[in-house]
Amino acid sequence: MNQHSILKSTPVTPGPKTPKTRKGLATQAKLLVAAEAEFGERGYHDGSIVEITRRAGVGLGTFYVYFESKEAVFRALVTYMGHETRAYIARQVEQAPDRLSAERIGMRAFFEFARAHRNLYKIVMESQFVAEDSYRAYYDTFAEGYRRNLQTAVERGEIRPGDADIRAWSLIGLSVFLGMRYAIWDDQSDLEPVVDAALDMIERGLSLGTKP
Amino acid sequence: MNQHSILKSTPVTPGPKTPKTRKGLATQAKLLVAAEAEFGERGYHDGSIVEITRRAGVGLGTFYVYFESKEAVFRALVTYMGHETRAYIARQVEQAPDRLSAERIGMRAFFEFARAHRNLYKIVMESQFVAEDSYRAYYDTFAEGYRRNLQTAVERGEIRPGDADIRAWSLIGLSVFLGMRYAIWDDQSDLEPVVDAALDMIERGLSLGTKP
Amino acid sequence: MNQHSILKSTPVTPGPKTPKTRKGLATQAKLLVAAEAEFGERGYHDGSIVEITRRAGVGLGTFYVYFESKEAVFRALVTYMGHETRAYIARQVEQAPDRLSAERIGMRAFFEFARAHRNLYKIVMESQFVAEDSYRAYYDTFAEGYRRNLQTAVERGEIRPGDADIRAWSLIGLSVFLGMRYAIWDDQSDLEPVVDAALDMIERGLSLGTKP
Amino acid sequence: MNQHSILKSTPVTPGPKTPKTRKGLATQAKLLVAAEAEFGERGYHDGSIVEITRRAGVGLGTFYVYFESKEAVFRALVTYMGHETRAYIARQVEQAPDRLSAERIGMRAFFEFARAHRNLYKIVMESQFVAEDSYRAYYDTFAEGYRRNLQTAVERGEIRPGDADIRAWSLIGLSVFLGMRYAIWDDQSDLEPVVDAALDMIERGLSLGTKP
DNA sequence: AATGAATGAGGATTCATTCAT
DNA sequence: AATGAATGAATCCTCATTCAT
Repeated sequence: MNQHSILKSTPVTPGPKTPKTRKGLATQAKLLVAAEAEFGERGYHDGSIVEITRRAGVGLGTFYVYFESKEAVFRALVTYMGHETRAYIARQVEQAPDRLSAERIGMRAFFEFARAHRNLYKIVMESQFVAEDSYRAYYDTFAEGYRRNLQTAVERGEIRPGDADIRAWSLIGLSVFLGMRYAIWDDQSDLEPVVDAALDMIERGLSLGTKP
Repeated sequence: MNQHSILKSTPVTPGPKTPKTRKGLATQAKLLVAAEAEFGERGYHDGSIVEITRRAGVGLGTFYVYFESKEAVFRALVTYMGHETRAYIARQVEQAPDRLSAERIGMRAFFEFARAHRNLYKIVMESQFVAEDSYRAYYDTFAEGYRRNLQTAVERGEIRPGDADIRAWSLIGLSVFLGMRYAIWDDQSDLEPVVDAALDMIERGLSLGTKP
Repeated sequence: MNQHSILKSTPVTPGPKTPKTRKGLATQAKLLVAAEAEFGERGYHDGSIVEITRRAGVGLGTFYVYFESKEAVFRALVTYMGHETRAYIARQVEQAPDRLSAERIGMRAFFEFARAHRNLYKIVMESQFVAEDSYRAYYDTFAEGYRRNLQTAVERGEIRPGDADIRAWSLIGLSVFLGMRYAIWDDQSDLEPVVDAALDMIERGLSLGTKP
Repeated sequence: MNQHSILKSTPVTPGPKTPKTRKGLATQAKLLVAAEAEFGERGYHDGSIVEITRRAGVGLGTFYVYFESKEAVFRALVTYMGHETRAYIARQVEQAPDRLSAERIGMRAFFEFARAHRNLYKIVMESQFVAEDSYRAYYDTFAEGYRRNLQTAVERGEIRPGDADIRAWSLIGLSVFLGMRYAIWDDQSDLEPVVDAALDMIERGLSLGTKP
């Protein structure tokens, strides 16, 4: 509610019905923001178009000037959120000296982002039941990037060899659940210890070190 | 579709309205099986009560003899599935000599179970949007058991010390996503390499070992 | 409004959703009668389902227990009306000694029927724009019967040879338009002179007879 | 689709809002042509104004510069079509030596015209449910002309005496249905045999001739 | 003259739930 | 215990029309 929408400051994804004027573009953006809030708070099925338009401060019919259907906004939202999440994390990770540092920074960034955009979290999860292809695309894209990074790290000798794909999905799942548990459900807790503990495991695993 | 329901052979969860006769119990069980299939295939919102009764081969009104509401069956299903999943895994893991072996066997068991009961997977995930408390309870219970096991293992010196809770949620998330990706989406793939790769990471992490 | 519905006394066409009880059958019949009135008075597009159920004295939802959709009742209505119209005319014509007498009796019967069931007239005409196949079927069936009768009459030497199909469609068109003009638009006029004049033309044509 | 619109080359009916410039007149004409196509193909209710403007290649708002409402274009179309149809037939019939020849030529002309302008056919029929007065006016005008011709023919002793009005409506109905059946539905069939058979009946009726 | 953004009344349809039998 | 007829709240979506530019 009082969270900053991830959409406010950014130009809007074109969506199916492209507006022809500057004003139209603004209206579409307002609707997308409203939809994010509505679906985030009430979920897809309980969320209603009238309420979206009320939030956006426009007439009901206006919605259909900019989106084909309820599902269409939802999909647009998921796609858009994928872009934003990846972009945010990428920006944070940019300067990381190596893969393991990148993992740490990336996870921290992900948690921050998730906590700052709860609605996003819910919407992406729910997309699994509303627009499965969008959901898969969301994580496939994520995993693909991850995979490439791990691959490169292996090649550079930064980490041990191993199937990059499986590792990527593992790390995504791990982050998603930790995020859900500690960033969303426990919305006050300090996330740093979580990152530390997770990274410890990611880096060294559970086995007893072969200490000297 | 041609999968064995996890419900068929087992006595039915008492649900809100307890049947008094043997026949009543059987009818309730049929309804639960039907609900699992219906919700699994069509999802909670698209799934319909009439269809559940049709699948169960009973009249529409009969449903309300055994369940308070649509949500009630759904909850009953989630709860029941929690029991079954944990029971199955526990049975498999029983003989494991140590924690890391237990992890391996447990993950394998989880994948098998998930693949054999896809509907379960979907239903549990969707419960997040239908009955959030059931969803949380499902994973909380899971995590609690996990936590205890990890705790014990640390105490026994089988694994390195570390926050058992965070580790538990990490491992759950990791398993859930790997299960989704390799057991559900890729429904033909061999799961053994996935277990191997995942366990390798869980055991030793990503860092370059200081091998001799 | 105050006209006798053609449906009241007759068992109802099964329609897509067959009721299972006697009571259900009665409700379906009430709905069909109500639909006839509603569509007849307001036309297909302005006619509304709520209004149909109001007329039938049942709840809105009840409509969908017995009919798939608005279009479905409409189709059922057209089909049913075809049966009724043909049955009525056939009954009147039964005793006619020859084809030309049959034509006269049939046309008279048709006019009477049309005037007694204005709604029918409108509904059948409108079906052309709502369910074209029903419309075609309506007239095709009519024409087919007509064609056979004319054919037989030719074979018996009762009338001059000539293409039975074209004649059938001619006579149908002629009757439909005369019915519209004199039985429906002019709802008070005496129809006998119309029948006479039309039959005179059908029997002898326009040419000057080679009378003595 | 690939038929020549009956509107293209002719000055446009004044319609409710008369354009003042040459350019305006052209735009209005484009809209009328587009409306003919749209209503002809999709029918009045499914036809939409946006689509009409799209076909006409103008902006949505432009429509309301030239027509009061959806119904207004439709009426304009019906009226206009009445003029055109009658004009076309009149032109063909002009040289006919007597009434019966005129009938033959007129019917042939009507069929040709109908086949060349299917949309017209549909639109006129549908006007019955959209603008009943336009529909009645259409046929009343037609019938009135017909009536006069038949009257004159009787007076001239070209045909047998008989009620001209009833005959007029009979012949219209007959032509309309034959046109529908053979010129529109069967859009490939040769129309000459139809004209022949119909005229045979119109001229000589069905009775056995009292040949010498 | 031309445009397209904005609007909201209106209606079909769905389906969980109740209840009399 | 079992049934299925009846219900109406709830919502998505369409599209003719208006109007500021």
